[in-house]
Amino acid sequence: MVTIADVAKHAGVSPSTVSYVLSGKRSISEQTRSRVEESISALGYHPHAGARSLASSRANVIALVLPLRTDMHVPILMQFATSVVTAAREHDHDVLLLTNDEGPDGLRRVARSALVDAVIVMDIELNDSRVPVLREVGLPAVLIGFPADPAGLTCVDWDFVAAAARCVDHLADLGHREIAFIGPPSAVFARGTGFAQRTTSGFESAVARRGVRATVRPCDPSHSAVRDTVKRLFDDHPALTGLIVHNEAAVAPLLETLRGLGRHVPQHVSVVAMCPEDLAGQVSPRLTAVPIPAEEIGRRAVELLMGKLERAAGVPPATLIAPHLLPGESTAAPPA
Amino acid sequence: MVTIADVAKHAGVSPSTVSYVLSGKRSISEQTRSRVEESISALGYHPHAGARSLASSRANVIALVLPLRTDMHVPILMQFATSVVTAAREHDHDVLLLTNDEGPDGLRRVARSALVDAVIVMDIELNDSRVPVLREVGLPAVLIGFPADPAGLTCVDWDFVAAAARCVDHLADLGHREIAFIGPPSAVFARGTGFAQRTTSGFESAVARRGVRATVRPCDPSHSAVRDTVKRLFDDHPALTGLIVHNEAAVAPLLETLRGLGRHVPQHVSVVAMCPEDLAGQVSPRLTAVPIPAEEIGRRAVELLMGKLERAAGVPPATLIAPHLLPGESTAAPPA
DNA sequence: CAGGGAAGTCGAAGCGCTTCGACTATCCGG
DNA sequence: CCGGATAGTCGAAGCGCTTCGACTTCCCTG
Repeated sequence: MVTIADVAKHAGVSPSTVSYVLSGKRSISEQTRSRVEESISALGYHPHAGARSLASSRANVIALVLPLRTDMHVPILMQFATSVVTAAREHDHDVLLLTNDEGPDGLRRVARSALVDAVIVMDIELNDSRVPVLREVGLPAVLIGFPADPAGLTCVDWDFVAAAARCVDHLADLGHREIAFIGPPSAVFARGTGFAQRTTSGFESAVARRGVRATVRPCDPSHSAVRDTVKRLFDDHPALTGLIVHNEAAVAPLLETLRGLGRHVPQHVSVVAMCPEDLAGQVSPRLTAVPIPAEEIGRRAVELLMGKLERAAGVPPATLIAPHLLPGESTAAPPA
Repeated sequence: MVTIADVAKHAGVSPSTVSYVLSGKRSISEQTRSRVEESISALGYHPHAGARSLASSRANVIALVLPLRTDMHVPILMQFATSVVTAAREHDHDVLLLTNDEGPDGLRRVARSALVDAVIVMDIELNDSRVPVLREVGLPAVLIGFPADPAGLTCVDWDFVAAAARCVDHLADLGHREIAFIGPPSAVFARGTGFAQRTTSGFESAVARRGVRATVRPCDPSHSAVRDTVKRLFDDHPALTGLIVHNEAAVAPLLETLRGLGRHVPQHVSVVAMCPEDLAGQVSPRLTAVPIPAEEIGRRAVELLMGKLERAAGVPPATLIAPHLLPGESTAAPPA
């Protein structure tokens, strides 16, 4: 193994000088710096992570806690994870993967053993058991999602309220007067996931503001459940012309059902989806969507975390990522 | 921070004794052991990971390299990842997540910096650029998938040859005489992914063995591509009664297309899927499937890796996970 | 031209742990 | 009753790195 002492010898300087070249914490003459850098690449030197962590009490590793049992759409989870890894690497950090089956103890363990410097916790529930642990161990953390009491925590999430409102506005602007919201399964609401409730409330205040008649329906993603929900919706509300769907798995069955019912999109009924951009593009017709910016949320979470690690102060406690509408071919003015 | 010295003082022993209690590398009297263990939990002691790694040159961390740009089905990837994390934790190891955008250099970095002890590399291509790096740094590794030259490496994968054959046998046993194989997009073949070719060859030797007429078609997962492929298939082969699909994303469009064509499953045509178990169960009718055992592959990969870390020898170079057939409602005898 | 600060470098002291050799006590067979 | 295992414990030497204080130049300012 190549050590810092080997590099120092090779470059004719002391080990501490090599360390300062690497960290930039003291000024180094241009001449020395380049000599050291040459030695480093000549010898293929990589600092020993453990030694570094021991001496500096900084591991340069962050933990990412993924939900295991999840009602979340898996590809979104994956997008989060990869964007977190990519962003972390840009800040010279690595990512340790933690799942929830170790429970809150996993957090305690990695924090106390100094395996990681900080943590990103995904899929925060309103009453999340991991939050007290976070406060207890004092580990710098960024939460994706908001718990019931976010005091003292740093949270980031998509602005679900604004996203739902954006969907309503789009349909109302086109002239729709009666619309419906097809949401996640009722289990998601029951579990106390904040985003589902925020989406619903965003939807409801927007329809009130726009004076549009509206219905909200939770929906299981199975083909038959979607078919039942949609049929019932049209039976109860014959004047319905606009649908907002916030349930990735229900998107394809929904379109198929509408096709089966002979209701053409967008001629008879308009559909707006809150779903990943690629899903919206894959189906036919291409959906008008307010896409969930998983990549941006992951990146922002990392940046907030790096801010906490470096400056400790001045990091905003709440960050809401603004939604935007991606026009597709699934929305149009309602039939006259 | 609580150190081993604190624990030692609290228990009235030397630090080395505490270390031996923890590692079990020397015998300790029952009395001393329990006193030390009490002190550990009383103080909430967790060994410092960096110090441990420095002193023992074992980080107790393994790296998991996920494909970034991937034609793989994302939920499967996720199942792999979580099963790797779970299995690793059972062996007292953590998992560092690496994506491919850092390229082979990422492997070199984590190996040389002793950040990880070993690595699991997923989605191995026939001519994978990461394989030479693995050989170069001498990092214990388990590959999921097989490169063209697996000499000296430890690989594990599903037995795609047997899986395809199992599908053929099932249809042939039911009496089907003309079947077709709907595979991944041709891009996957072009990329040199071993599993696609092994599946095809498993299919072809099985149909030869069973004397069944057969066609192989790669297929993009888009709705229209599936429709075109299926239509063409039936035009060219009017006697076709059995379909094997090895393309997760194409499953739903395929069923919808068949429904659209008025070909009932399984009365007119039988369908067998090589796909995750949950996907097979979600669609209607429930598919007869040869499910990809992602969880088992991940677990086996970890176990092989632990074997290499502990014993260094006696680890089998190639492990093939046997397929099994999961009966559903999508297969039956062909129409008379 | 003296004095002070900045720039550049070094030596040494740890960071918290593992592990090796050494030491004592105990027990066994001849 | 003695020599030699065996069990149980300790002290000390690092593992490779960062960082602090100290030292030497050199340059600028009054």
